[in-house]
Amino acid sequence: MKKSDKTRATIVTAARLLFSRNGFDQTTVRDIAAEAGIDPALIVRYFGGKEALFIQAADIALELPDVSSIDRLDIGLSLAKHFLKMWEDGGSHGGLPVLLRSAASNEGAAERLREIFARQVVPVLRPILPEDCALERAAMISTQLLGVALCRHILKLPPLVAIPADRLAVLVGAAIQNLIIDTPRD
Amino acid sequence: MKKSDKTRATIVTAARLLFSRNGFDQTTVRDIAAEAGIDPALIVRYFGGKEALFIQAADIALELPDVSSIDRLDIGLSLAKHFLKMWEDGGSHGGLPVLLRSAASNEGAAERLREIFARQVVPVLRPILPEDCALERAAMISTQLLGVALCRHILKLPPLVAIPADRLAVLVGAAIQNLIIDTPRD
DNA sequence: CCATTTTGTCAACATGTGTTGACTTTATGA
DNA sequence: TCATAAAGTCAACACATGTTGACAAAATGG
Repeated sequence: MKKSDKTRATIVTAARLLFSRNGFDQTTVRDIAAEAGIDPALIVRYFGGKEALFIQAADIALELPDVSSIDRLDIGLSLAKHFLKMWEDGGSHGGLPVLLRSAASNEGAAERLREIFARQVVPVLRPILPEDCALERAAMISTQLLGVALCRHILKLPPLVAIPADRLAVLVGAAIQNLIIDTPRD
Repeated sequence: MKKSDKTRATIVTAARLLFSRNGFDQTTVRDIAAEAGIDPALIVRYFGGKEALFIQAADIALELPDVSSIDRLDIGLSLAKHFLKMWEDGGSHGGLPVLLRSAASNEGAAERLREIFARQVVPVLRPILPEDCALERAAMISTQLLGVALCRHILKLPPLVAIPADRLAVLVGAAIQNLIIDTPRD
């Protein structure tokens, strides 16, 4: 009863690698099996199928910092640093790339991203945002972070890839900070 | 020599609809043919294949406004309005949704997006940005716009979908404006 | 009106894919 | 040790998909 756990883990790791590199559709069960050095049939045996494996591989925890204990003026930078770091060194087992890569063309993945926003982002940000526009601001902040991740790690827009991580954190942090403190009127 | 142009157009229209709705991979040649009311073989006859048709369907012109003739303090809002409008009412034949929907899981589509950035975004923005960080800023602005489009129209993040277009333009416009005039130091 | 080109249809092929079930090998424990 | 279960392998199926080529229908133009 322990050998199976080992291969299970191997499969998930291989799946995360390929899903995050090529997306859900262009990743085949056989590819994952090859990467993991096992038989494709094991995937369906242990996980039930490709989709179930994907859900498992995309199960992530953002582990956002406790923003309420941070100096109000540093929240933007802190969030930016944390989020960017997750991407640079595959935090949360690299599940975020897995999800974002597939969410644009896979409704299931999109739904899971919406879930993460509602369950992990909103609860953390709400306390530090103005009551009457907390959701709006939280959404805009997510927009910023996902936009950067998309352009830097998925689309690989050259000028964005070229920006050093530290510098990028400052830029994104400032943008987020504006959304936390500033209130543009219409 | 004119009937064919008609069906060609029909095919491209159907292709744009399905590509933008379901992405490249999950859109089948047969689906497009059915939507267009023609035979799948015609697609390969007129366009050479699925990929070639996609390239045609994703061929877009951003038609960015001439920012150098706009009051410097209104550039952010103008850009935001223009870009958001393109999404709301399928500007440029809705080619942008086509591209963004597929770019995350299709290297070809990603490459075309990079091209659009280099050829249509940078040239327009460079003149109004500080010389020493024009590329960086142009990239960050694109990040903002793509992030919003992704969350609102692709991922359909509820709080972002709920924001009225006018209000969203103000928010995004302000964020962009900060990138045009402001200069965070590290 | 008829020969020729254009336009469209049909069936089939080749291939890749997720999944299945029968089988073999390996570990377990009494 | 040996019966039993767990873990892994293998070949095949069923199906969807992009593409092809032979053929039919329709427009064209002399």
